[in-house]
Amino acid sequence: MLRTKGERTRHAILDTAAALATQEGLEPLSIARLAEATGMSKSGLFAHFGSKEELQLATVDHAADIIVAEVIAPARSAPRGVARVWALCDRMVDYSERQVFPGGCFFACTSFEYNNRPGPVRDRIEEMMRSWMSYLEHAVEQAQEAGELDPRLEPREIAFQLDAFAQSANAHFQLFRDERVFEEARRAIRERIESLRVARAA
Amino acid sequence: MLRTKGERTRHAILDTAAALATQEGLEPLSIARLAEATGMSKSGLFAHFGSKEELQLATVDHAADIIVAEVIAPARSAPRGVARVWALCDRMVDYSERQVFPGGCFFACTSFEYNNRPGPVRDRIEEMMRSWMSYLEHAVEQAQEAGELDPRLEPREIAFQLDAFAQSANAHFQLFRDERVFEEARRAIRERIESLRVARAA
DNA sequence: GAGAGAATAGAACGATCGTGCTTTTTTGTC
DNA sequence: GACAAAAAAGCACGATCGTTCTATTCTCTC
Repeated sequence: MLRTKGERTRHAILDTAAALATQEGLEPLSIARLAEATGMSKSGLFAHFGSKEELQLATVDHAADIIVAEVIAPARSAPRGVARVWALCDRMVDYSERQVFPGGCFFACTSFEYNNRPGPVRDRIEEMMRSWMSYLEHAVEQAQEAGELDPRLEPREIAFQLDAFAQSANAHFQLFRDERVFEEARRAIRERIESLRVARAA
Repeated sequence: MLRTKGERTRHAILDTAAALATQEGLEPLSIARLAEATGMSKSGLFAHFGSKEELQLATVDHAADIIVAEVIAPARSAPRGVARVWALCDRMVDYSERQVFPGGCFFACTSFEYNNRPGPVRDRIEEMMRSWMSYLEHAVEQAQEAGELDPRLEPREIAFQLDAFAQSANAHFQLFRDERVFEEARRAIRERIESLRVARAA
């Protein structure tokens, strides 16, 4: 894939844009700044997208692809049930810890940035976050159906709590630069899952 | 207090600045935009601060004062121990839910914005977040010392988990506009505290 | 209520923003 | 290797940015 020069350049631009967006913000990231970071001219870069908003949308989509590859896809290969719930959360923490994006989780950054900025960019970010949450919720539901997790609690609330630990690890590390939070978040997630586990039928 | 005209104007500017910063961001909030929102001239407003950075620092301090008044001070009047831990968390969720700032928690917004933007503004934000976390941690410690909470767990980790629920409620509401998260966060916090409670000595 | 000083407004600056237009360079196909 | 098409660069635009300087208006004190 990425056969033509244009496609390769576009891909490289979006890699840089997504990385810089987590450090400097997606909105304040100027065309000139991005051109400098990629070694291109302003107008040469601009021609790939036609407007700043299109660039932003493409950047959001590109970041979503990266997260799918780094978090969702690996967890999908774990067996349904508790194992997959754990894999999703662990992968999410990993993705923060490995600094796939230098400024932490792309959607944590940008969702705060666009919370009160209506428009297609915000819509795209919300949609991605929504699908992440519902995927996690669905995994919890499957674990309940498999008889591994207590079915009396709402899967939505369990997903909320597990996600909260992973998101907080990301936020705390970015602010305090203390790597302990990753293991603390993993432990919190593990213990929360264990507290919901149903005694195995032998 | 606020005896002189200048002090009153400055206070009003900072109220508006803190509110707008949670919606539009602290960095992209321009002097002209803030002047328009307060009905002043650019230069008239600017003269109160001398530089944009000073305005930003004053805005952060002002927001901190508001949070102390809205969250910390009320919780301080709760008795030491579990009651105060609960009061702190409940107040924090409340402060998000009541939309003391229209864009949600001021420090949640700005910490993401300044995570990778070194300088005095970032330092001030980090300091405020750090003191919030250590205040919560200290409250947990007191509850352990009073024999109300299991002393075997690190107060730091308990504070991390409780804060995670409150912060996530804020983030989810701002993104999804679903008011259920506030009660879900309160329930998660309550149940986590209960799970750590030590059987009372009669 | 007059007069000093604080508070606010007006106008202008150089820099940077997103974007359009034109030209040059590069790429991929016969 | 020529040639059409694609990609990149150069340049200029109007708007907005933070900031400065000067002029005007308002506030508070005696």
